[in-house]
Amino acid sequence: MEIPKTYNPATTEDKWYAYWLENKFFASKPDKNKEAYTIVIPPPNVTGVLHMGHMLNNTIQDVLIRKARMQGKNACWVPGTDHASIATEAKVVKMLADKGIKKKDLSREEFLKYAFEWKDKYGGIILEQLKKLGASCDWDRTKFTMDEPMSEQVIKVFVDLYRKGYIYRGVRMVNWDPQGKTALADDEVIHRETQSKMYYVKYQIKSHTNQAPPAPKGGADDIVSIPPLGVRGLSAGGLEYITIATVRPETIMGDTAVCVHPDDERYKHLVGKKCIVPMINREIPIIADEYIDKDFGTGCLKVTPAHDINDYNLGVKHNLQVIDTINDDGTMSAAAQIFVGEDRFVARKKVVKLLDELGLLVKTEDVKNNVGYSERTDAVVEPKLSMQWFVEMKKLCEPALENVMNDNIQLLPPKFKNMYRSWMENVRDWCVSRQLWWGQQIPAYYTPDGKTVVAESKQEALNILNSEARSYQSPHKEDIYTFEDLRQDEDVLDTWFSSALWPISVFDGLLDPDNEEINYYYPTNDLITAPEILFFWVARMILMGYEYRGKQPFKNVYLTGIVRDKLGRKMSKSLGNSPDPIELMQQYGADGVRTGMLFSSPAGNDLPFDEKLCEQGRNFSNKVWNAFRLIKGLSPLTPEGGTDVITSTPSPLGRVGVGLVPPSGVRGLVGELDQPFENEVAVRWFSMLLDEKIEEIENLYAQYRISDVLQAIYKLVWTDFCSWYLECIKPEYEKPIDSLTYKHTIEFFETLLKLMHPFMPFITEEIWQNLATRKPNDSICIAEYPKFNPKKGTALYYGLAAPAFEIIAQVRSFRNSKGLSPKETLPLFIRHAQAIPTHHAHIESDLVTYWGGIIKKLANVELKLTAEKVAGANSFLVDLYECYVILPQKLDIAAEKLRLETDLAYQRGFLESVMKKVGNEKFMANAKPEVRDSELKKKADAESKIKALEEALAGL
RNA sequence: GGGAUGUUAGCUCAGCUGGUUCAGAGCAUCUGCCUUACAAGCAGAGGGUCAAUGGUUCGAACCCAUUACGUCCCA
Repeated sequence: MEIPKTYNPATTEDKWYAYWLENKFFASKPDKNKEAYTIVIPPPNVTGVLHMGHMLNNTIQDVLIRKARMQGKNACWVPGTDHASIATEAKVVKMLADKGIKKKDLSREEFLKYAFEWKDKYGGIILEQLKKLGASCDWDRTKFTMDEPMSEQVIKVFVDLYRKGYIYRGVRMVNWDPQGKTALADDEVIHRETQSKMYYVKYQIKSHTNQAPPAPKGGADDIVSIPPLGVRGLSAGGLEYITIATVRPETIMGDTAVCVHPDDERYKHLVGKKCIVPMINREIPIIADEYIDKDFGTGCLKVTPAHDINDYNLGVKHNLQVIDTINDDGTMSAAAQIFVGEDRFVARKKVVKLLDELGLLVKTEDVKNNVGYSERTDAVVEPKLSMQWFVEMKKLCEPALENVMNDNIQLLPPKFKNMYRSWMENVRDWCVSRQLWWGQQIPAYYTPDGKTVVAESKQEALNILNSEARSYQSPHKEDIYTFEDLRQDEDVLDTWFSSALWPISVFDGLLDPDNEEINYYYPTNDLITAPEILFFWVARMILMGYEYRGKQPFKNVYLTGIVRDKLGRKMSKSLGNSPDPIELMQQYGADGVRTGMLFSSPAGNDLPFDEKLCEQGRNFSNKVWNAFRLIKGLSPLTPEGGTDVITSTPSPLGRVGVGLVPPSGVRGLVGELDQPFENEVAVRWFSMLLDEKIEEIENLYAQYRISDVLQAIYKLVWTDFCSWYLECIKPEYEKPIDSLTYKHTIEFFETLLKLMHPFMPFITEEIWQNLATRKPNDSICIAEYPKFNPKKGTALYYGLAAPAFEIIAQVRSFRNSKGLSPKETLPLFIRHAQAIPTHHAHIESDLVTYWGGIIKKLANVELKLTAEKVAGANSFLVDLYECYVILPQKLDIAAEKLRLETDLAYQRGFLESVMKKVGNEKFMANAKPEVRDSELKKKADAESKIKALEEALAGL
């Protein structure tokens, strides 16, 4: 049967993935005799579909885990998904809305039922897509952050942290997302420079103090309503005004002071007086504080403690009233008195119009300012005071900071340490409550008489309350509180709170902290994630890791870059600039896309993605495929010997790749050939090269230079193996190959396949299965990864490979430039340029002895040694070998002269630069001896070359 | 505004503790080839004042300073 000329991934990928799963190659169980190598997946959102970022991230994880598995480690890659409370709840709400169902008409239980249905339907998509990529996860371990045992662990930790005093409830200014109707953590707010308007508004100064309207008392809910005055009267002449500048005029109704700098001469006289809030005519004090920037705006700040964090702090300092004029949904509240129920942005327009009508709007200016947007809903974030749960971070962060700074946990690349430190040193308490239903409901219970209990269950809460009550009131033996009395906090926990436990909770390390799995797999080895969530997620995992295991959750954090399009924009759904990964894999094969992603993505660098990279990956697959075709076609038998390399015997696996069957091997051959010497040289050379490269690749892996590993493999396979080695040993058409070379070639190829496997799992499996007879249920993915053997000293033939190849290339170049066919055999003479010391007497013949056969074959020359210069020939210099090619055309003396002169000029220039050093006393005195010696050698070599070139020129 | 970090071939990037294995790789480009593994290919070739300026040094892509431009983080 024919092997197709091009590799077709479609016919192999699903087949081998199914085979891997059937044989449970990716499954891991604790095994004390084996070293564990563990990765926990950054759990993708259940709402998500696979995007290019996942592709990059998961390919890197798969490369690392597959290599570890082949190296005999107990490789465990734990997959799973994240419940992503805000994003998922938003999707479910929308889905329900499309069905005509409103969330507020549903009970919590009903809503969660819908949400789980939605999750069951769509939540697994992304994991299925990862299988297409070839991800070798242990799928039996798949976790979801809201699975019962996962949630239980979250609750347990919340209660524990509360009891340790790390969790508290308090009124805080939070970032409110009026669309998602929930508080956001600071880092869920994206600040973008936005074109805004600065409004300059006049506030009237109150001239006498006896007519102050009653100041509202208490909280925001009981603001006394003040009817707007006959506003026209205010603009009458003779009144004094103070002008403030604001970008948020709709918050004017919530103002409770105007603040100036104490040293500001313009306003000094006003401090202590009162002014009147426009439109609603409430009196507020004019205060002074050094916080004010005299040069910003008018130097007067309107203070709205309910709607700005800085104003809030001022309010606390000066004991100001707080009036919350905005509802949870972003509309104006009753406390605003005017435009009640209008959206804040509509209200802004109306306020501006009204101010203008009242003659209080002095001017407007265009300004650029930073506006916070919700990461999830993109709504403008509203600073809002509300009751939230917080985690006190300061102390928890200490080990998390220390162990990153001392490299117990290594960030790759390390440049992220700085960023990490500045964040950890200035950490703020973490707001962990979210006003949503999708997530772990906060285990806090409230009694009708205002008590709060945090407990793992309602029953536990009840027990605590009642036993406390009994101890206070000893006569009472019966329970005071009943089940019905307790009301659980409505809010759920921030999703990151559960993600923070991920490396522990996937092994059930919190409910059963001494179980075999957590003890075996934790700490995990490598975490692969994006720098954007270094703080959101990585830092929090680290601090939880130290708090609950006393150890780091992982040893290395590999930070990938952002996948960008050709224009440098981040790939995103909204921009529509991201290719569909599934389509890409159909087009180029999963292996092609995997290699494409990794060709150019050093750790921490962004990946400017171009489909061309996938094309390059696909071409590489094809190259490997064709090497396979060549090797498969090699036969160590003479055709007359009855070669039957390709038969129709069924494979023992019952899954025959492209209808091929492994050859019967090299035993019992008829008509075996002796190994020609040039094949022996090629085999020995490649064998040494392979060892060298395996070592190099191992070193690159150790530094997590994954991109460089791939490039090294690429070059080794394409250039060294295909272009040089295979061309060296390839027999003439339909001629057999000697069995020794054949055997080595198969071995080399197999080693290369193993090196490639972590990057290109599918094609390597397909070829590996067809290259030789395999045991049943065997796979390259569990084959032993190549180890490098220490070198047995430098062999002469090895060092001579480079000049030999250079000579071949030079001859080809001559041929090319003269338009000669490669089929035409040319005479080539080689002579050594230097007067040779006796112990090197054979050096020139060594090159020819070892490599002569190969030079003859690949350059198609008739090779002769010469002691004399060859007149009338084209000459070139490789190292110190003078080579002369005789071409059928007459030598073009002028061109040859020019070429030699150019070369000579370069060599003379080079010699000059070397002489500068050698002739410099300070250099000779200061430079290291090895540097000095190498310079002296360069000098000698250059002199020899110059001499040779001069002679060649003279000979023309 | 403060801090971090970067600028090397048309593109994407290597380049370790300063010294011709220091100016490199892959892709792209150009030239010639449908040569029995591969045109998704083969064989060659041409591309760079290492952002700019100044300094340290016998010697700088590399160390220092300033500037320009870019990216990221924080205010």
